[in-house]
Amino acid sequence: MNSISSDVIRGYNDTIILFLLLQHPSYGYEISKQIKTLTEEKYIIKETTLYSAFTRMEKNGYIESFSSDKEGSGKRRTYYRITDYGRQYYKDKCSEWNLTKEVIENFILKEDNYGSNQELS
Amino acid sequence: MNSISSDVIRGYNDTIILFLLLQHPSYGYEISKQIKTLTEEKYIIKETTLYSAFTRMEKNGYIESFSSDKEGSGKRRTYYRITDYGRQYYKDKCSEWNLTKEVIENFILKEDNYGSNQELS
DNA sequence: ATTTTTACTATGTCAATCGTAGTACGGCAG
DNA sequence: CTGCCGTACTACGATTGACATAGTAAAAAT
Repeated sequence: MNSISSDVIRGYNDTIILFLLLQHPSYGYEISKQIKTLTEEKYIIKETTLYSAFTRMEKNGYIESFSSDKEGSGKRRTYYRITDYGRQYYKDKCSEWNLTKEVIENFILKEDNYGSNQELS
Repeated sequence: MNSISSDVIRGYNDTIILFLLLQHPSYGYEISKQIKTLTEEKYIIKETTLYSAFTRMEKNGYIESFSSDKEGSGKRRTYYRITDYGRQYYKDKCSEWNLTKEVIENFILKEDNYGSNQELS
């Protein structure tokens, strides 16, 4: 178990993607690379997960898509930009994260504490 | 969105339950109450979630069940105790949690930072 | 005596992730 | 100029954990 199981991140992939779209509009491949580098390869999102997140979030109104039709460079891509509603959702998820962290940490022992169980009411 | 969405906790219900079984063997109703009080009602586990977690974890060998057949008090209950394998699993999940926390926090902005986006490589 | 709390079981649905596969274009090396 | 690697996706089905709903039944409280 050296890398992160996906069930853990489940429910936060959307937040991760939205965070990156908050900087500037982007597309699948770039987002995927950014997650990889930002987490120092600790988390590598699966392509299918990523693209289905895009679809879901567009349907929910968190993001909007547009096509790159610049004649200049490379392949045609589908870009996404975050909406105001998406920005709000992102903020809510951040608050939720702080609450969740608090809750879960009630049940996590640090290495040091293994064996010395604390009081329970 | 005043309480915790369950998708967040998904994958950590087992860990939460195992933490409580680490103290002493217990059963559904008690576990459920303890989660409620320990989190100050911020998280209330659904009964179906709890009992299906028991079933799954027993199948996986993290816990063992036994019946209360004391003549003394109350209704007959199904108790669960954590196994050595369960203890190991719990420890692994704690490490995983610390890693996950690290990863996710790369993508969470504090209230203060909204608007002032940081540099991305 | 009846309601509430305790202590579950059964069944089926839903949603997010993931495995596998396949398509197709662009750029570069040989 | 050709084949291969990297880019940029789409399609489809399986799996899993959480949850809604419903029901059972004994014990404790009123």
